[in-house]
Parts: sequence; C-alpha cells; structure tokens
Amino acid sequence: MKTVLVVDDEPRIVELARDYLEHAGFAVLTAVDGPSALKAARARKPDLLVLDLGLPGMDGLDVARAIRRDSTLPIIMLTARDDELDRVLGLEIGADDYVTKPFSPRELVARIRAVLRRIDRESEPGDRIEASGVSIDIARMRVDVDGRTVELTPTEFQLLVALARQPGRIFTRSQLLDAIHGLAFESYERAIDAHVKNLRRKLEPDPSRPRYVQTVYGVGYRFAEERE
Amino acid sequence: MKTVLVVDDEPRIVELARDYLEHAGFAVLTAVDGPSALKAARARKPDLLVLDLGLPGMDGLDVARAIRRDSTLPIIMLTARDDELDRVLGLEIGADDYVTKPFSPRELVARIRAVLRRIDRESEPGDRIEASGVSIDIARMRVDVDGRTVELTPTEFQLLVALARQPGRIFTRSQLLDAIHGLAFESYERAIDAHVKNLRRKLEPDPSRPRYVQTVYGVGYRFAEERE
DNA sequence: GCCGCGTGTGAAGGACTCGTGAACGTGACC
DNA sequence: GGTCACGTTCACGAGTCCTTCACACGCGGC
Repeated sequence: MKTVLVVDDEPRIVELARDYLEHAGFAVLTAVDGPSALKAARARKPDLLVLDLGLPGMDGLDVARAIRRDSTLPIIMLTARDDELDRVLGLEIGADDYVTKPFSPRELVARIRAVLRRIDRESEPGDRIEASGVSIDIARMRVDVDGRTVELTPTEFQLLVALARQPGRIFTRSQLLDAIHGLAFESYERAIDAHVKNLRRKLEPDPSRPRYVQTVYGVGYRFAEERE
Repeated sequence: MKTVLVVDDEPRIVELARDYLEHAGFAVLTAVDGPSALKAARARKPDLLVLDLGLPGMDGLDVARAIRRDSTLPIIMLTARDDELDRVLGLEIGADDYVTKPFSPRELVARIRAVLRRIDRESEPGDRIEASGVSIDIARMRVDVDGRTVELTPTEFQLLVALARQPGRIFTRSQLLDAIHGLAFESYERAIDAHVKNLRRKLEPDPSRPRYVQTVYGVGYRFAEERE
C-alpha cells in the first residue's frame, strides 16, 4: 500500500483529500505547514507528496526545494489558478505534476495514480544499477567506477541514473530534462550539455573520448551498452 | 516539428490555443465539430489531438472512440470542471491526459509536451523492424545486417526506417523527403539520392549491386521484399 | 546503336550540432 | 555580508552532416 503525504494549510482541504485518498486505498499522512511537512517527509517516508503552493510562512516552493535536495520523492503541486500555476510551470521547481484548485478529488486521485505508475515503471531495478563497469547506489547517491568512488551533484546523479537505467537506449535532451526536473519546467535544452560535460569530467577515464556517456549526433545521449 | 489538431466548437478557444501552440513551435490544425475532426485526423495525420469533450452533435467521447479504433494518436481532453471531468476519469476512454476549462494556455502547452515526450519514450527496444535480414532497433537507433552493426546518421536512419517499414512498397523521392523532414519543407529531391548512396555504402555488402535499397527507375526507391 | 533522361558518385560549400570555458544568478552555509 | 557550490546561459571554435552541383554512367525507347 502506498503512502501519500498531503500538505495544505486549510484543514478542510486536507480532510477532503484524506477521505478520498483513503477510500482509494492509500495511507494518508497530513501536515499544515512547511516545517512539519519536511519533518513528516523525512521521518515517515511517504511514496508521494501532495503540496500546496500557497502555504503561509514557508512557501510550498521552498518545501519542494528542501525535499528535492536530498531525495527524489515525487511531488504533486496544488495551485490556485493562473498566477500560481505560472509559477509552477515557469519557475524552477521540478514538480512531477500539478493540480489546480478548486480541484476535483477524483482528479487528484487520478493524477496521483498516474505519477506513481510512471515512477514504478521507471525505477524497477531496485536501488542499485550495474552497467558496463559502473555501479550506482541510488539510496546513497554514490557511484563507483573502476574501483574509485565519484562524487556527483544531484543533477548529475539524476542524469546518470536516467541514462544508465537503460543502457544503449538513446535519450533526447528534452527527455533528459524531464528526468531531472519533472514535468513542470521549461529550460534551455543545451543545459543538458553542460551537465554531461561535468558528469564526464568526473566519470570518464578520458573525458575527451567518452566510454560511458556517449553522444548520438543530432539526437541526444546514451549510456554505453555492455559489449564485450 | 510536431503537428497538433485542436478541436473545439468555440472559435475563441481554438484561436487562443492556436496562438500559444504556434508560439511554442507547433504546427496547428483546427476543427470545430466531430466529423471534420475525424476527417482532419485521418487526412493530415497530426501528432496529437486536443479534443473538447462537450462538442455539439457528435460528442468528444465519440470522436475519441472513433479515432482510437484505428490509431494510437495521443489525445488530450478539454473538459469543463466537475461533471464532465468525472466522465473522462470514469469512462475509460483512453485519453492520455486532460485539461480542465478554463485552462491556462501554458498548462496546455506543458501537458502537450509531456505527452509527446512520453509517447516517443515508449518506443521501447522491442519496437523493432525485421525485414529481409536487416534488423532495426528504433529506440537504440541501431541497425544489424548480416551480423554486423551499422552506424547511421539521423537522416540515413529515418530514410531506412521509412523504407523498411513497408518492404516492397515503392516510395517517390517526395514521399521520402516528407518522411525525413516533416511536411512543409522544400528541398531538392535529389538530396535523397545522396542519402541513398551513403546508406548503401554502409548497409550493402556490395553497394554497386544493392540488395536491400533498390532503385525503381523513373519512380523512386523501395526496400527489398522478403524472398524465398 | 543512338539518344534522351534518370540515376550514381565525388567534391565543395554551408548549415547545423556539439564541447568547452566563462559569466551570471541563486540559494546555502559560515 | 561574504564565500562557496550548483545550475543555467552564452559565445566561440571545431567537427559532423546535409545539401547542392557537375559530370559520368546506365537504363529504356526508337
């Protein structure tokens, strides 16, 4: 059974969500402000976070950033229409999806299910990835290559994980942006290039001739396939 | 460039969507009722359909069902709040996503992009073309022929895929140009010749006597049909 | 066999793509 | 307030790919 943490300052909303989510078969945790949301997220390890953008005091964006700094917990943002929505779409927080208020509880349930499905599907290989001599410990955010341990930033790490989950498979820059930020974010595709450069510098024995993160001209990047 | 077909009976909505979508780099087709939407979907082959649920006459759900009967065209539903939304969620019409009215144009654009990314991400390796001894892995952009693996440029690859999808069928140069670039791109038809030459050099055991990519004098090219 | 026309081919130019270093903005930490 | 780490953006150079052109060759009709 999946656990969902719902954060909103209006008790009415929280209770409405709780009713529907429990009815839909989720375990529900709740919080009414940013700090307690952070605490609950760390202590109780929910599978997904439903987060109101307009929290008093500590803003929903701040909460999301704080969470994303050290975990990949999926986040669905709750926003009032228009102005708030634009903030989610345009600004830098990588929400996996968003629902606008006033929301239909059924819509919320549907979007939660959709996000969880997507996450499941993409994260099958447990918490460790082995590919072509690179070993990735997802929980610890640690990467070993050729015996040495490499320190990566969160972005570099997510990029590597996205690629290494399916060695050989080609990803466009747009897909990689998705993997890093989630749905709600637009930015310059070539930012990916910069991350690839940094990743290669740390990962590759000879960055000028990549062995792991290969570029596919005119398309994107891929992680090298196992080939004897 | 991707093409989106927008269907709504309110011209105001259609025009709003057109503005934003074109600005976001999509080619936009429009329709104001069910029958003409079906016609446009078949004739113009858009990459995605934005479909109002509350069409007069032929309902949006009917349109979606009719389309889904013979294609996998991705569909984003436009719905008024609440009651209509429930119909989308409840009746398992295979919409890929939905947006509630009144919608933010940016949200529509974001969801369209997300669906399109998801779609071409799902061309899993398993999506292969096998024809006459040539094996094409779409997601990996890899081609195996007679045991050896061949590296192709994006254009060469698209050309080969277009031909090999329907072995034996003859394509004119103009059709092949369409397959390589989207429609609406003019260039010298004989550019195809150059790509065919390069493709043959990489693919054929003896490029001067093509076994796979054959010339049909006065018409165009075709991929060799399976024989005995 | 000859001729017209379509096709194969190599080379050249230009367009596009990628790698890189550097600058800028932001938030975290001291 | 200052420093630091990180992510993003920009501009430039280098390299790859696409297109075009010119010419040679081959096909089909007469």
